Amino acid sequence: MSKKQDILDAALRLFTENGVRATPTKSIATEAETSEALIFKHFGTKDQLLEEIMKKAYQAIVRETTVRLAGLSSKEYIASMIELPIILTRSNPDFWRMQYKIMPLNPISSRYHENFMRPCLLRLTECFEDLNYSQPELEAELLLIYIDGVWKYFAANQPDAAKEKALVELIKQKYKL
Amino acid sequence: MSKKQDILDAALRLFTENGVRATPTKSIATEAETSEALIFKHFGTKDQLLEEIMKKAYQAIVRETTVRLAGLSSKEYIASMIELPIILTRSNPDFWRMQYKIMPLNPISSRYHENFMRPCLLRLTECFEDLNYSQPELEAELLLIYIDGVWKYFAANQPDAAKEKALVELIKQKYKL
DNA sequence: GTCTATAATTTGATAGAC
DNA sequence: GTCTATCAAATTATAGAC
Repeated sequence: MSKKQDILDAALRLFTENGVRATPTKSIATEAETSEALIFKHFGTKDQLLEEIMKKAYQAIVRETTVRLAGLSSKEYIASMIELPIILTRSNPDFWRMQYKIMPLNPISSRYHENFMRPCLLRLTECFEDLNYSQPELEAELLLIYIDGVWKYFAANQPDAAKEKALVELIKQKYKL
Repeated sequence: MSKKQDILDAALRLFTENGVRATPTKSIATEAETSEALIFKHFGTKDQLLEEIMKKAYQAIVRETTVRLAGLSSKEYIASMIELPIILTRSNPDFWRMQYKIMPLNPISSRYHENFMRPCLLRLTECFEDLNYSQPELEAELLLIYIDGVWKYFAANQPDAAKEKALVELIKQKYKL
C-alpha cells in the first residue's frame, strides 16, 4: 500500500505546483519513485487519481465538520462558519493549497467543493432570517463569498496563527459576534 | 490587423473555457478561422499571446481606474474600491471571467493582477489609519480579500445589475459608508 | 504489486511558398 | 500577412514479464 500512497502524495505536491493538466504522469512517477505504469494500474486515469485525492480529503472534511456544526444556535453557526477556513486549512494545509489553485478550472475539484458548500448557504440564510437581518438570502451569499475569499487567502499565503486569528476576529466583529 | 484580433478573441474564449495549458494552439487557429502558423508569426509563443491579452486589458483597466480613484477622501476611496469589481467586470466581463479562472495557476496572469493591486493595499491602509480604525493594516488586507472574493463572484457568475448593486451596498453598509 | 518497453496521439513550433 | 506541410518532443496509456 506504500507505493499507492506515495503516488497520491506526489500527485498532490505536483498538482499544487503546476495544476493537473500541466503535470505529466511521468513526473508523478519520478516524484513518487515508482514507474508510470503503476499509476494507471492503481488509478486507471490521471483524472481518477485526482478523484481519489478529492474523495479521501472531503471524507475527512465532512467527518470534522458535521460534529463541529451540529446543534448550534444561529449566532454560533455563523461564528463557526467564519472559523471554518482556519480549522480546515490548519488540519490539511497541503490539500487546500492545491484545491484553491485548481478549483476554478477543474470540474472534479469544483464539483466536490460545491457539493460540500451547498447546504451551508441554506443554513446560513435561515440563521440570518432568525436574527432578523433585512436581506437574509443576500447576507448568506455575501458571507459565503467572504468565507471563500479568506479560505483562499489562508490556503495560498499560510499566514501564522496569530494573523489568522486576528483576521477571523475582525470578520466576527463586523457581524457583532 | 483583423486576423491578429481574431486570434486574440479566440484565445480569450478558449482560455476561459479550458485554461491556457489545456488549450492547443490548433484549437485557437480553428476558432479564429486561420492557420496555426499565423499565431506563432504574430505572437511568437502561446505564452506571449497571453501576455499580449493581459497587456492590452490592464492598460485599459489602468486608464479607467486612475481617473476614478484620483483625489478622493479616505471614505470615498474605500467606497470606490468596493465598487471596483462592479465597474471593471461590467466594462470587460469576458476578460475577467478568464482572468479569475486562470489566475491561481498562471504566473503571467497573477503577475499582472498583483502589480495592479499592490498600490491599493498601501492606500487603503492609509485610509483606515485616517479613519482611526484600531488595526488599519489588517483592515486593509481584509477588505482586499473581500473585494477579491466579490470580484471573482461577479466574474464567474455574472449576476444581474440589481443583485450586483445590492451586494455592493451591503458591503458598504458594513463599513458605514 | 511492480517494472521495462513501447504504441498511439497530441502538441508547440518551424520551413518555405505565395 | 497568410497558408500548407511537416518535424521533434512530450504525453497518456497499454502489453507483457517478473
